[in-house]
Amino acid sequence: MARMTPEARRESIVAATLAVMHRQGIAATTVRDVAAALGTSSGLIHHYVTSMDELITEAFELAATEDLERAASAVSGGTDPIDHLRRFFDSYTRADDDSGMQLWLDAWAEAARRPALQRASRRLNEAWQGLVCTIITDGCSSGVMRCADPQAASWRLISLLDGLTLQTVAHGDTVSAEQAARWSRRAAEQELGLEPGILDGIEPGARPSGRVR
Amino acid sequence: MARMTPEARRESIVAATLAVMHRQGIAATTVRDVAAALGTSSGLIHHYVTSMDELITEAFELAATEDLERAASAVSGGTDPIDHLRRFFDSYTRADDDSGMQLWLDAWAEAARRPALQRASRRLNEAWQGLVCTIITDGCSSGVMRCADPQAASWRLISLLDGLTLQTVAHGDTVSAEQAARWSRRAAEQELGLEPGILDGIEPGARPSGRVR
DNA sequence: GGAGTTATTGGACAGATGCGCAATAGCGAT
DNA sequence: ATCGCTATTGCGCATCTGTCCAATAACTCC
Repeated sequence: MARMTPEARRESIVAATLAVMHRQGIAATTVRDVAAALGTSSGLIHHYVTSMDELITEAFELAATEDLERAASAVSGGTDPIDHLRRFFDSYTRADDDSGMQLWLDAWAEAARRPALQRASRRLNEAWQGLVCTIITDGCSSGVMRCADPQAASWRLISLLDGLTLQTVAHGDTVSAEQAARWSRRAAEQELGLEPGILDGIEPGARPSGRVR
Repeated sequence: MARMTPEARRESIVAATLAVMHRQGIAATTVRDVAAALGTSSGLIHHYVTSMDELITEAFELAATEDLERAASAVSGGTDPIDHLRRFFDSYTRADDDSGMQLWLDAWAEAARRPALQRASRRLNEAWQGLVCTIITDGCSSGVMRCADPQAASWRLISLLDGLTLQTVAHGDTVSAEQAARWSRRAAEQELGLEPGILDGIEPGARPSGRVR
């Protein structure tokens, strides 16, 4: 249809691919589906992308990087390490839509057969771990958290959150997402020597009720 | 090839399907692959199975049920609830082969697009949870464990083990399986008020060293 | 050994998929 | 208005998929 500059076209292709992947899952995303969503012919796509594998990997990286940046910017808004961690949980838990989590689950499973996707998934996973590790290290050096091995602790935390993702997506109604989120907060508080409930967003003794006019 | 009784043939088909699924993953398993592994023609398979979906679901159920029964029989060999739990962890962790875990990961992801598989996966997940819940309930009533809500605790434990499965399979070399298994044991001990290390298979004060002749 | 039953064959069929390519149409410069 | 460049088309090709079916081979019973 309308002519576009190569960079803009490429971006629109990756974005459309991501939309289809959210709707249909990674394995069921075809070139023709993307073309239909984009309103163009299917031949166009292969002029911007050498293979379907490359396209899928790129789209996943786009989504994953967006997720990560959203979390990172949410964290950076905090005032101290505990607030950082609280914001991290908020941004992670605020999944208005299960399709984002389903995409991660798809990517994890699909990674075994797509080396490029595996590399991307691993890199992003380490970035998430690094984000949490920074928070914990800060918390330890400023004395508000207690943790012998921040790297191991952040690994455990990410692992727990992955388990939560999985249970929420794969066995949906067995347990509510809110309940699961609460449990993961309790585990983090216990892990880091924090007082229970402090990550729920309600600072004990500083609640905005009563005195507030 | 050689003629078989319908029941035996059906079993051999499901078994061959499972083998292919382990090797290639669920989504990449085709009728022709199964026929080749079986050494028969592809037409035969549809005389015993109405659709590929049914075959995949049945093969997954076979593998999952075997896993569950192996865990259940391992648990039943114990002498008390703590020993039951220890044996449960042993059987869960003793994954000589990642392909079993990869199969579960595949099933979780694939479940979104295959209703029959989703039902099977959910049912099996609840059975696992029930197994752990029984152990915890026994442990609580006999007083060796402390737990306010056995059902919630077993949910958390299964969720943690799923997260472990995922990290091991999807991001393999970041962390070793042994380390991950140890961490999940520590979490269980903490959750149930047990003394640290008691699930490692070495009962404190009853180690087979020194005095043993 | 022959006949009937049935497990098994091997390919046909329709649909879908990734990919490539000549032809076309849109846009900017002259 | 015309020309040249290139983004875009639309289809063709080879391959793979699940499903089905008439023909065939193997086994059993008489």
